[in-house]
Amino acid sequence: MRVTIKDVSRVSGVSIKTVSRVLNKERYVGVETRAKVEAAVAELNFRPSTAARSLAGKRSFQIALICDNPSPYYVYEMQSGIRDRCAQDGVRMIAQPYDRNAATLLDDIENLVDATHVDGLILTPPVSDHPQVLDLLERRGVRFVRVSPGSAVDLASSTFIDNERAARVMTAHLLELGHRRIGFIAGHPSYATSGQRMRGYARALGQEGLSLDPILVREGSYDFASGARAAEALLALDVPPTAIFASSDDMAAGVLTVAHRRGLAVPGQLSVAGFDDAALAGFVWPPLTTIRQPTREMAYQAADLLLAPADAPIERREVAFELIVRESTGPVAQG
Amino acid sequence: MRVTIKDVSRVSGVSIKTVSRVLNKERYVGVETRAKVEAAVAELNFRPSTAARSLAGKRSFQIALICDNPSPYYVYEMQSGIRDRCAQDGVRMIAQPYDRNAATLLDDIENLVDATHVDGLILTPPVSDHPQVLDLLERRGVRFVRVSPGSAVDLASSTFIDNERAARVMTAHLLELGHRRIGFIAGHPSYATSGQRMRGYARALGQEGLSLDPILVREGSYDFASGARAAEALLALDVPPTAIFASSDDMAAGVLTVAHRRGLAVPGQLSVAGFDDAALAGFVWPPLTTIRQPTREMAYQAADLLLAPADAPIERREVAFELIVRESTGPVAQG
DNA sequence: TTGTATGCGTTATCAT
DNA sequence: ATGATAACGCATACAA
Repeated sequence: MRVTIKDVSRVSGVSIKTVSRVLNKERYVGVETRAKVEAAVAELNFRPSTAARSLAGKRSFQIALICDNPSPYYVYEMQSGIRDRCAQDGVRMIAQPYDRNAATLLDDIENLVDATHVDGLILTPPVSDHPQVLDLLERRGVRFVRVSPGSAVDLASSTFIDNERAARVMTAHLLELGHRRIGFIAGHPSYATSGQRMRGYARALGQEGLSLDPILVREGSYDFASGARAAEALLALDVPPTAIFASSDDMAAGVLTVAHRRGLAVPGQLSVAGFDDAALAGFVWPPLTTIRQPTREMAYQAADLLLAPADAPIERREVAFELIVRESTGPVAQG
Repeated sequence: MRVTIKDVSRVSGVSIKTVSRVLNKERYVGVETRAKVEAAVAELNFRPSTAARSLAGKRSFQIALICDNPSPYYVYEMQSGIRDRCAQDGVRMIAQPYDRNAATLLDDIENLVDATHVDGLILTPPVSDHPQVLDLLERRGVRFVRVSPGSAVDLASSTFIDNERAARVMTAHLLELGHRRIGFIAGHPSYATSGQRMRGYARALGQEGLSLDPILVREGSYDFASGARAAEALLALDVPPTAIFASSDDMAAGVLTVAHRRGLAVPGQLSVAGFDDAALAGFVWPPLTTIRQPTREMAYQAADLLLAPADAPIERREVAFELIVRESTGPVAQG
């Protein structure tokens, strides 16, 4: 049979309530009493039932991650970071299935909240900016933390990198190498990060006195195929760009593939830059120059904010990015 | 406040128990009664509390995935397949953190089982062959399904592909192209699939009257770095192989990178074959010839077996693999 | 600092 | 086919 708090109470010779106190690390427990209880817990191998705890108490010891991203690496890093933090508090993570094309998103989330009594949610783009989801959670008084929010940033705590500055740094790097026609592949507009990165690109150009040429800017959707399509279009221009800055690594991989099929040497005839440095770090060939986005760290901090005391103030926590320069962004080719 | 079964009972005018019957799709409920209850459920937007259900009943409507794999793509596909199946039954998935290096695996799993009362577990390699874990679950009477088990395959239901035959098919393909010195990079021995794939390689050689040359076989660990290391060693041989069969895609990517750094044309001077076709499908350049392992389908079937009626017999469900031939495995170079 | 009684929302048992 | 009532294992309010 199952070991219950009652058994611990009996073995240790104290009341159920006192055992509960020890489990929840409440104050006002005698040192001796605590020791007795802990001994009994260890002896019986007692593990409190999450179901009973969440039914009786205010906490469920579960949080949920709402994450639908085209990149498995992103998802993996998000989960890893969150779990690292949750493990410290004995909290579990529910990986909620979410199909970005599903019309049932709102219903799914409401169902999740009601059914599991999760202590909180972590939202990643593009859900972190979904007005109706935010509204729903606010109305229901459910705690949540947003990753990379783009609007209403003071609604709840969040973690992020400075996407605009990162894109500016990357673009400036390309400009410094002598590039003047730099193609840019944006993400889907529903991702706030897409606009942020595009603005960084535009500002870096402006600082060099260059104006943004709309023909050099394409819309992708952060995945391989859209990056390849955009590259095809850019490289087919009468005056093609000498460098392409894809605002995600998967799209950059698409660019590389297309460049190769067209017989272009990289970086000899085309410089390629990416953004994220997860999917392709280490093993795409040739290596990309990228902005490294510390996804795992953002996730860890998001969980940290979510697990903070209920009265903790709303906090925006910025994480540092890094420019990783590899051989693929060489100077402009001679002649 | 929270909507409870009591509210539904009041609004629909039937007893709590009858509402429960409708929710659980039990028999012996009048058509009219059922309709009334369903109307009330919809009107009140009632969602039963998972916590209360698992406390009172025998089911928790939650299952857990124990998966620690070096490849984010594998993890992603596993989760996706499982969630697709679980969604049909309104069951949730807990993604249990598991560090393959952790000494606490057994304790973690026991804790998970006790704390959450999960209805079952899905185990992926190498945990699917972990003797103590299997023993623990058996002892505790916890239901579980194994993915790609290597031993004691009748212990519980499982899903798998015929790894040995797949490796044989791949190797035969290379032999047919004229290759006679084919390097092989195995996975870590703790993965049963590693031995299975190696045996397939050896058998294919045998069928051509070739004996396995131990110097051409290296041990990796299914990740990029180990594949690169093994390739370095193989290509540094006095008589290097003309083809390398890496038994995972990540290792194959390592091989490709090393080949490139050494100035080898692929497939001109070296043919490269992989296994899995998840991480690299579509975007590694040059494309690999691989065995496509339908991870998502294996996951879906695993969940299907786990959610089957309690009295369902133990079942081994095989899923088909596919040989994907791309340009990278060309014939042996002339001269 | 410790103990007692009550209730969380559902399923299970046993009635009718 | 439907209903009343006792669990389930824990936290909470309130006492002592």
